[in-house]
Amino acid sequence: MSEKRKPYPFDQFESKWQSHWSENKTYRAPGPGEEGFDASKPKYYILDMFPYPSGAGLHVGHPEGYTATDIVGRYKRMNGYNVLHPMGWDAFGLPAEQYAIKTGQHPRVTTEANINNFRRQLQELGFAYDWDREVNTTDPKYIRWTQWIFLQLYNSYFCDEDQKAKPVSDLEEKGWTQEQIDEVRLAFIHEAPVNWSPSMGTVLANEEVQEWKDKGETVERRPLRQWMLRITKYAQRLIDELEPLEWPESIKALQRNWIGRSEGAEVTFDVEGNDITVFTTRPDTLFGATYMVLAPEHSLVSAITTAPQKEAVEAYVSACASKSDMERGLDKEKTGADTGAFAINPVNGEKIPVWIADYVMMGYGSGAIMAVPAHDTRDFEFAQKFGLPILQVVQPHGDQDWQGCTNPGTAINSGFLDGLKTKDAKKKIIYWLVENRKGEKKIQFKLRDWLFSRQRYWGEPFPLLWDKETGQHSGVCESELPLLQPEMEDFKPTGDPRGPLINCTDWINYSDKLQRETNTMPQWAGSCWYYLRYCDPKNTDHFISPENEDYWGNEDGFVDFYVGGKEHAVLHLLYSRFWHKVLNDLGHLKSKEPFKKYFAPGLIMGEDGQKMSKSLGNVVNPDDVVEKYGADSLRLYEMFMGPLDQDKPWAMKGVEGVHRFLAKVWRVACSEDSEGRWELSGKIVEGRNDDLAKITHQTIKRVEGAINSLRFNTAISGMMECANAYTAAKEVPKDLFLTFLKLLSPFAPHLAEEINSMLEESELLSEQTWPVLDESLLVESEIQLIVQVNGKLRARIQVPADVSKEDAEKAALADGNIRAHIDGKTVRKVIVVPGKLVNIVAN
RNA sequence: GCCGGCGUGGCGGAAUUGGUAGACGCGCGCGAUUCAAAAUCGCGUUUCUUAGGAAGUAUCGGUUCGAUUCCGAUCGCCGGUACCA
Repeated sequence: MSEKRKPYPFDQFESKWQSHWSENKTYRAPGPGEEGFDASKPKYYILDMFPYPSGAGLHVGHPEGYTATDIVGRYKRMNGYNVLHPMGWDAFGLPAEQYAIKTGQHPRVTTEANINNFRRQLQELGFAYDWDREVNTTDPKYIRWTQWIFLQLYNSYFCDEDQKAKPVSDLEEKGWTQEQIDEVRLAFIHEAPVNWSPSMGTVLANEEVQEWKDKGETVERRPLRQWMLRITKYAQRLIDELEPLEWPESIKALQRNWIGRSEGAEVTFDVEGNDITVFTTRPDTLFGATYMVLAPEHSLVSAITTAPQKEAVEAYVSACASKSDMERGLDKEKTGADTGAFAINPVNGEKIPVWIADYVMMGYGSGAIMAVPAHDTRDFEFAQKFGLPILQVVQPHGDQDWQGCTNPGTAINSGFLDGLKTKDAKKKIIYWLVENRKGEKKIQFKLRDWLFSRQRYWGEPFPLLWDKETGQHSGVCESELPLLQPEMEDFKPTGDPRGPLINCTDWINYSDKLQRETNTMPQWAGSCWYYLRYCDPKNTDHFISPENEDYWGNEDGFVDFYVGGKEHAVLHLLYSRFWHKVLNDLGHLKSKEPFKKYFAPGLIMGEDGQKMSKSLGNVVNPDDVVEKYGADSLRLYEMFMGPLDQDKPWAMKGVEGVHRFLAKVWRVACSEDSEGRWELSGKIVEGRNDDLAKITHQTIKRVEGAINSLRFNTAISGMMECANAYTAAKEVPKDLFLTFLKLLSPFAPHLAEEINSMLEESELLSEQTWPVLDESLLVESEIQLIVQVNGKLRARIQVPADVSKEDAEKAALADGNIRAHIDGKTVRKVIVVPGKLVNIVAN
C-alpha cells in the first residue's frame, strides 16, 4: 500500500514515546517543596531562549539550539542531576499585533493559536521539557510581575557612591522634593529626539532600529516625551561584570563595543562668556585645538552666533534638521557654518573660531568638540575644506606623516608638554586641567538610556497614573496588578504618540483626579526576567521565592547554561543583565548576573547558501522533515551539520545520511520478515566480544567528551563508526548494544527508547544512568608507531605498547624502507615520542 | 575605518596540550544481491606522477626534529559598529 517503505518505522513509535513521556511527566523537574523533590541531587539549569510564537511556525533554526540543550540536559539527567529545562512564550510584540490587525482578530486569539502550534511542533521533536513550568509573557499572572518589576525600577535611583540602585524612599527621608526625585528615578520620563517609526506608529530603542529598518520599516528622529530606563548608570558594571562570565569572547566584545567606553578628559572653553565643555580622548593635543565645533542642535548655537553669521547659521541648522539620520550618515562630505564666535583655548589663551557642523553629534559627549585637525582625520578634512589652521602637536614615531595622524608619539609645540610621550602628556595635561579648574578626567560611554515606552496595544501597560492638575506621575498600588489593556475593537496605531489606548476613555480615567499612562512596554520587558519565573512559575506571592532562587540559581550567574541566537547580544542579553542587577541591588536577588555560561548557535542557511526567506523560496519547514524522516533524524542532522556555533547551509541529502545511520542502528536489532514486518533479528546475543567492547567504550569516551565541549557533530561521527562495527559483526553482545543505546538516547531519544523496550528492557532509557567508561578495555598490548625520516612519514611499525625508547628506535632503524631512506646518510638525531612516533634526522 | 570571527578534497566537515592531514557523512565510481529496480551490503574516492615517489590545510615568511595547530606580514570572506571626538 505504501508506495515507498520507510527505512525504519519511526512513524510508528515516535509519537508513542512522546505521549508516554508527557503522560508520565518523565521530565518533570521538581523544585523545593514540590512532590518528588530530592534535595540531595545536584541541580542543573539549562535554558533556551524562548521563542516568539509567530504565525509562520517553527523555523529549522529553532531546533538547532533546542536540540543542543536537550542533549546536554538529557546527558546531565542521566548523570544524576535534577535538570531544569523549561520552555515558554515571548508572546507580546509588534509582529503579533500587526498580524492580528491584518487578520482582524484579537492578538490574544492569534497568539494563543500560534502558541498551540509551536507547542505541538516542539513536542513532536521529543524535547525533554518540563511543561508544567511553561510561562507566557502575555498571561495576566505573568504581566503582574513584569509590572511589579517595573515599579521596582520606577521606585529606585542609582546611588553613585555605592554604584548601585536604592529605593527612592531613602531620598524622601532626606527631604528630597518630588521633582528632584523624578530627576533620578531609574524609570523616568524624558523629552528627546527618539527613533519614531511612522510605518509602525511607535518609537523604538536604539538597539532595535537596524533590525526594523532591515525589515523595511521607516524610522526617523523626532522629539517626544518618552519613558526611559537609566541603563547608562550601569555602563561600567555591565562591562566589568561581563568579564568573569563563560560567554564567547565575540559576544563579550559585541557588548563592550556597544557600551563603548572611552577614557579621556572634559575640557571647558570660554565662548563669549559661556562655558562650553567638550569631551576628548586626546587631551594631550589641547595645544593643537585650533577651532571648536558644536553640533547644530547644541543649545548655545543661537546665543553665540554673531549678527553677520546669523543667516548662514540658521540656514545650516534647518538644513540639518530636515535631514534624516540616514542621509546625515551617508553624506560623508564635511559641511558646516562659522558662528563668528570665538572660544578661548584654556591652555594657551588662544582665540579660536567656533563652527557648527553635523559631523558632531548631539547625542554623544556634550555635543561639542575641540578640533585638532593635525591629529584627527575628521577635523583634518574639515579644516582643509574650510581653510582652518592646522598645528602639529604630536611627532609620531618613525617616518609617519603627522598630518591627520592619530597615532601616539611625542608632544611638540605644546608648551609644558613638549617632549612627553602621548601617554604621559595625557596624565600631565589632566593634572593641569584639574589644578586650573579647566577640566577633569572623564570616562564617556556610547550606551544611551533605554527608550522603554511603545505606542502600541499589545504590550504591558505602564502601571502609572498622572495627576490631571499637577501633571505629577505616580505608581499604581501593587495590589492593583496586573493592570491589563482594556478590550478594544480598534487598536491600530493612530500616529498619535500617546498610543491607541488614548482612545479608551473609560480605561484612561482612573478617577476624577487621576489618569492612566497610555504607553505600553516593549517586548523586551517580559523576556528580561522569564528565566527567573521558570523556577517558580505559579507563585502568587513572589516573582520567585527565595527557596527556589537559592536552589536553581548560582551566585556567579543565575542560569547554568543559556543557549540562543547572537542577534540578541546587545538587546535581550544586555537588558536582562541590567534588570538582574537592579533586582540584585534592591535585595530581591542574590546574584549579579543572569547567565553564567552562554553559547550562540550559528545560523542555518538555505540549501543555496543564502539566508532562509520566503521570497527566496529556500525555507525548510521542520514539519515536512519530521513527516518524511522523523524527529530523531531532524535532531541528529541539525547536530551533525557542523560546529554548533558556525553558520551552515541546509542539505536535504545530509538529512538522508543521518536517517540512514539511524536505520542502520535499527537493523542491528531488527530485520524484516517475509511480510515486510519488523522483528528482532537475533543478532543481539548474550556473550562477549572484545573488539566490539573496545569500540563501544571508545565511543563512550568520544561522546562524553563531545557533549561536554558541545561538539555534537563529532559525537555522532563516533557513534556512526561504532554502528558500522556492529553492522559488520555477526553477533553483538546485548550489554554493549544497550550501552550504545544509552549514548544515542540524548541525540535520538525515540529510536533509542524503542529499541531498548523491544529488547525487553523495562526501565526507560531516560531514567537510566550514563554508562561508565572502562579504561582497561582501551589499553592495547601492541601499538602502531609511525616512523619519519626528516619529518616525512616512511613506515609504520607494530611494537609492544610499553616499548622502551631504545627498542622503538632499534625497531625503526631495522625497518627496510627506513634503511633505504637513510642509506648513505648520517643519522644525526632520533626523536622518540612514546606511543606516537619515531623521527630520524639524517643527512 | 575600528572590533570580532573564519579560510582544509567536488560538498558539509574531522584532526582536544605541535606528532599518520582529509575521520564521519554527502556526492561520485566499481562490485555483490535482484528477473530488474529500489533498498541494503562491500570496495574505492586530495592532486600530480616516469608508480619509486612528489606536492598539498588562502598566500608569503619565521620558530621547530616535526606546523592545519605557534609567531609575523599579506590577501579574501562573514558578522558587528561607525563622522562616538
